[in-house]
Amino acid sequence: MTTDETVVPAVHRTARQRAREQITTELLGAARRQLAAEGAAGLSLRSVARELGMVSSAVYRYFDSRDALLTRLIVDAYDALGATAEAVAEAPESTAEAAAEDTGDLARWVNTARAIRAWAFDHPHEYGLLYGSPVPGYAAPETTVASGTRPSRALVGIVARAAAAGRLAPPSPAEAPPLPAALAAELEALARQIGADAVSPEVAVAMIGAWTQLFGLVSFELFGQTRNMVVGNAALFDAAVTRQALAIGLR
Amino acid sequence: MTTDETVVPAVHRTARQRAREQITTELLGAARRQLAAEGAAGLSLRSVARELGMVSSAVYRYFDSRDALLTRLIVDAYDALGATAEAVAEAPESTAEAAAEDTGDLARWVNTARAIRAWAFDHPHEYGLLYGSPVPGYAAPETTVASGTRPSRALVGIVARAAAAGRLAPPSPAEAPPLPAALAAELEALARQIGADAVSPEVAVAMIGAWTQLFGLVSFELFGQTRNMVVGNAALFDAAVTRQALAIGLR
DNA sequence: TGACTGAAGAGAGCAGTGCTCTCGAATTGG
DNA sequence: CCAATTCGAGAGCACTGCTCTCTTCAGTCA
Repeated sequence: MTTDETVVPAVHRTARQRAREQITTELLGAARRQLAAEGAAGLSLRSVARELGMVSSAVYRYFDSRDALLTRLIVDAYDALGATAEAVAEAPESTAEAAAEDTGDLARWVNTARAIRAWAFDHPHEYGLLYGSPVPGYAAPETTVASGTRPSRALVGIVARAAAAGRLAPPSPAEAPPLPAALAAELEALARQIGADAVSPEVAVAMIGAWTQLFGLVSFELFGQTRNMVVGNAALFDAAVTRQALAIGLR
Repeated sequence: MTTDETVVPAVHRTARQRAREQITTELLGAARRQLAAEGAAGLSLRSVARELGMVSSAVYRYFDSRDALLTRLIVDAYDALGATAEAVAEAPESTAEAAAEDTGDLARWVNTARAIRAWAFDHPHEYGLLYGSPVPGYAAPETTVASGTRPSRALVGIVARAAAAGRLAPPSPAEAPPLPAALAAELEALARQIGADAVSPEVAVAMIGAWTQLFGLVSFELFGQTRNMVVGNAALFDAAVTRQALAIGLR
């Protein structure tokens, strides 16, 4: 960013600061609209400037470059999707809708998956920015990583809590070959690192499988890879996701 | 294309035709190199023209637009990946390497998955073009669909042949809820349509799951979604892919 | 062989892009 | 009230995709 966007304490903000915030918001809004309408390739700094009646060079007072703007949009999108996922994944059991719905771990997972898919369909270009092919400069380092892992962390959290509470069903009769020792150790370390100690390597593999399949399926549906197939088929999605969740041991 | 590239019978081609073919090839080669080096966004018609010592407008004699060039690259990439996958998926059992290797259906699937992953790692930008977020104009209609489904068809073929030969293991004790009737019917119709009559809806769901998980995992590995995780971990990939293949019933 | 047709390349030019720089005007904090 | 900072405007650079015109030359047909 051009100036570091430190959060100003509270009340006393100068008119300039308030103007800057508002214009930043308007720029982001216009950019987001163009992104939604034309996709990332069609997003031009000049045209968002034009939309706000300002000249292109003025935008550089707010964003260092087009890439910086795009990166900001990416972070925001990650947060939006993350918040959506978290809302479902971590919904307390006492929610109104929860009264009627099943609130088991399995239902939590499936509902979260559905929410992610729904968000993706509502924001296809943004989803593409997040989980499609990355373009060079974007979303480089630390900034995005915290937001970028949010959606996935929501999913992992479901499993981690279920595992910690001993609510995970034992794996089905071991038909799969055992994991290589090195991989098992790696996964165990990883689980500990993210504070999911109760997640065994076997469960981790199943979870990673479910995770990648979820986003793989959504991407295929969205990017037209399933054109000749059952497209946008919610029932298929549910079936596939449910089967993966069962394989993790969620019930 | 500017002129329809009908395959000239054989021998008698005029010098002009030969020149056109060669220049087309050189253009594609240069474009492919730039794509590999800088990614799709960095591929410019003018710079490939420059590389061949011609002026930008001359390139339009060979490709209608930048999008047409890119579409051609996409089709070629699909074919390259498809050929790679087919070579492994349909390798006769009598191959030299097959003597030492396992040639069961399971091994076939896993090896094909490995080949796809390896190709993706060798051609990251091309893979991104194929399975990343699509950009508006590209790869629109019929042209790509035949090539575009090749990699996936190689995988499906393994299952279809195994199913037809009755070599599929029965599903594990039914812990998953039965498929909705409508979905089952749809999948059955789909299977018949692609000439895989022996593939039951349950197997189809497992296969679609394995398929989407495969590409989801590769995409995550390639696009950096797994940065903080076990990155480029072949053992993890193998484990996940094997488990999915087992769920299909491959042995 | 010679003339006509069509293809290929060169070059100029247009509209658009991201980005830089400079120069006034306005707002701020001392 | 004044100096310092911030902001917007404008011109300009290098680049892009694409179109148009003009010239040259290979292929074909009489």
